Amino acid sequence: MPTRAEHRDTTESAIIAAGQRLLAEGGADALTIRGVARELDLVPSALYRYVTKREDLLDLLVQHAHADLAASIQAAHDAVPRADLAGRWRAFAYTMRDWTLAHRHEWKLIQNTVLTQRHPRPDQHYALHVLLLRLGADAEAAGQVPDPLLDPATCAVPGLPNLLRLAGVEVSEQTVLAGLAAWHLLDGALYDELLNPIGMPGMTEPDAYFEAMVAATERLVLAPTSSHDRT
Amino acid sequence: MPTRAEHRDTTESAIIAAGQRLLAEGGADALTIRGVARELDLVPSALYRYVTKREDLLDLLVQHAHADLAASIQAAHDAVPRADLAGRWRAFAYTMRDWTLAHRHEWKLIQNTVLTQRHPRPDQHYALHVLLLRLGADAEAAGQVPDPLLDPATCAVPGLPNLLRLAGVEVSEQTVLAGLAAWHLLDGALYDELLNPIGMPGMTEPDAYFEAMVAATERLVLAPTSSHDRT
DNA sequence: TGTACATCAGTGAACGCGCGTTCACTGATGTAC
DNA sequence: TGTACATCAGTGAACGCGCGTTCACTGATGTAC
Repeated sequence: MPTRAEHRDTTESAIIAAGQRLLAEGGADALTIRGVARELDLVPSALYRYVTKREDLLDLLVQHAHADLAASIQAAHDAVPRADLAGRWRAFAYTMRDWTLAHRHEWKLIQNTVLTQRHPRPDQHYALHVLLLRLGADAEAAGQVPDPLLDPATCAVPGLPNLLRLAGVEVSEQTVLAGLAAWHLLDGALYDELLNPIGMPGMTEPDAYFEAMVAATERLVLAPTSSHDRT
Repeated sequence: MPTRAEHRDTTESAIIAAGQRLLAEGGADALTIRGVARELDLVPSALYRYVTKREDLLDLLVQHAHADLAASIQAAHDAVPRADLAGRWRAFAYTMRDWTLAHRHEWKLIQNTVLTQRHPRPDQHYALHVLLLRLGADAEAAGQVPDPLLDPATCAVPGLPNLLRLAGVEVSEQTVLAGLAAWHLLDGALYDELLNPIGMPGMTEPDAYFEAMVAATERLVLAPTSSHDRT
């Protein structure tokens, strides 16, 4: 005999699950109040006990997807020995890809959603940032410091100190920029793999292709370039 | 006194223009048959003289956006002396950013549209690929060959020969992979700048940030890394 | 130059659809005494 | 343990909306002779 609170929890989970199903089948457009109600064999208005408007439904699933992605990556990352810097980065990259391919529409949803005040969990939202900052700190400690991308006097990430406080580490802005560049590279590569499989004609070897992209990121993050002669 | 064919052309252009306006204001969801009809002071059914279904309208604008972006980049690129390899690449990167920031919703639309047979102009669609392949060929000729990202025996881009034929140049797959990695990096960076301005908290210096990302791409494409000891 | 006919851009009314959201309601679960 | 009341998950009907698309039509532009 479920208590009321228990019942509420299970229904909330069922809403998320139904939403994920709709998302997987029809993308964000298919994520409707009425659709979820149908999935749960409820009358549409019943959902307003759990959600005040459709937008909330979206937000719920955005939050859940963020959390799920971050948890997957965190778990894979934490399974790698701390000293294996390349392994940790590769765990990040490959788990990101696995999750994305397994949750294409959720990925599209979070990529296309501008985070607002309604997505309140900064600790959660920045979980991956924190993970990467710690990896960057360990890389710096191991002497793997990439050449600066910018004149060190220029500040490109004014919010960095806040984030460093959150992560509890010290990392140079140059390392952070290299890490972000690597992250962007992965994002861009996944975007193309997901949405534009014929963007590169005959790109029929996605595994090898992605491996090449990961190798490129490693070059940015882990292997310091020799000093080169830019004026 | 406009002839029928002229009239048809101007109406077709007006449809594109109206579509761009709708896109700019409300995104892809706002791009509707009825919406365009309202913009043109026509009755909705009139549009079916120009378009057989809503999907065609989308396709029309996707095609136009692709062409516009490619033309902008091509023009900027061609204004740079051929020998200035870095300058040509930077023209590509910065023009891409300028266009994207000026056409946010069109950019989102083309990023989120899977190209199909209905987008038939491969010559046009691959204009940017061709441009980059030629840049890559010139870079190789100048001796700027990045270290391989993959075991050279592995083939990650089986369709490359076709594209090389289209471009009329010869480029090694390694150079192509490096170029694609750089392109992905830009795409990812723009995606974040556009959609997730608070992804990095306090990323309030987008110009400096983008410059750092461009510097990272140059490291991938133009500055060969010294040979490094990956097993 | 003039007439008869074909083409075709645009009209106006109508259709069915799925959507978000409201509202007054029922009945079971929980709580206070 | 029992009664009186409060809470609240879910019902069912209804609303107004904007959408894509159809259809028979009008009238101006073009063409053949």
